[in-house]
Amino acid sequence: MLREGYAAATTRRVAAEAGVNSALVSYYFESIDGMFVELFRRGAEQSFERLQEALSSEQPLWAFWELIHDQSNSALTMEFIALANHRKAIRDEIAEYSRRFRRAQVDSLHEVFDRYGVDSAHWPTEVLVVILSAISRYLLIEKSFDVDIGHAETEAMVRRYIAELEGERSAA
Amino acid sequence: MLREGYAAATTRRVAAEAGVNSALVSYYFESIDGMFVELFRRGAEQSFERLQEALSSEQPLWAFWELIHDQSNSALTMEFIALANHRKAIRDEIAEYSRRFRRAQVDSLHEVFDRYGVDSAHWPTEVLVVILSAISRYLLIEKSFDVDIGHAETEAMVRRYIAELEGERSAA
DNA sequence: GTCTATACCGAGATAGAC
DNA sequence: GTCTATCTCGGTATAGAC
Repeated sequence: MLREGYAAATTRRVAAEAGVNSALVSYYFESIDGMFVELFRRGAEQSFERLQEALSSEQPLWAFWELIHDQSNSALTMEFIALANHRKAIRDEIAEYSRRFRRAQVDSLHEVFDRYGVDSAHWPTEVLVVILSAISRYLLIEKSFDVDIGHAETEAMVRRYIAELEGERSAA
Repeated sequence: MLREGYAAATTRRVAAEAGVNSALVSYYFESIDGMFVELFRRGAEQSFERLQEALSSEQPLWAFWELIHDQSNSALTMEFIALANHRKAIRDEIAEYSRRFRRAQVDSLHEVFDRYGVDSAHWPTEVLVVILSAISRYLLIEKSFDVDIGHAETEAMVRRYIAELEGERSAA
């Protein structure tokens, strides 16, 4: 999926890479979409754990930003979004996880922003989480196309904002 | 492409919908990727004209926001991004247009923000353009998955920001 | 549980008649 | 310029032997 796109992840090729017969894909996953759903679930569970870790770390804002702004996560996510566009089973799966992620993010960061003295009347946690997620995702997409006008300045601005609230990033 | 995704736009089906033989796709576009490139170009040219109009209108910020936050544009764009992910010819085409769009946006809006008294040292035009684009795109993607946590508040915030600079949107 | 064999389909592309 | 005919490939899926 990463190297050649989801369309290249066919029963035959997946089986070949696993060193196994292609009939087994049907045997274990029922259909190729079933395989994609399983794959997504496994990745999403892992991501969710990483999210929990980040949100409960010493510098949750920094950790959150670094997590969502990680290229290696994002490429597969994009692939799944593309795949999901026209396949209901996968779409529903992604939608459910997205809501779960957003809720966890908002719940955790609500307290964090509160502690940092952010006025939640003017800057609701939902809005801040959406904006940070949006910026991160958008920059990563553009970067994958070698388009980067305004990227450095935007990333600097985000980091400055986080640093104002949470202080400089301490060594990992 | 819109209804079933780019993968459904095959030589045979495109020809069938045009009421024509599938061999003609090769004849006119050389290959299926050639067809996608042509299609993208035609749409991009149109979009660029609309962008120019928006940026030179009475309320450029409002017009810009409404243009990029239009669902009907975005769906096809997403389809092309997915398609481009692993096809170099299309990728390069999109990348070039993206830069051209970004440059036009920044050039026009630089003067606009200046006129509105925005301090460009703190808020470079590039950053504002990237952030607005990011928010718009991200919300549209999520909406297509029926995920909308925090959307209303975020859109309200954007509109409030634009209204502060440019006044309420006047009747079209 | 894993394989072979195979059915069935439709993709992209091209040669060549008209 | 458009068609028919056809090639070649590889996709998903299933039946049934082992």
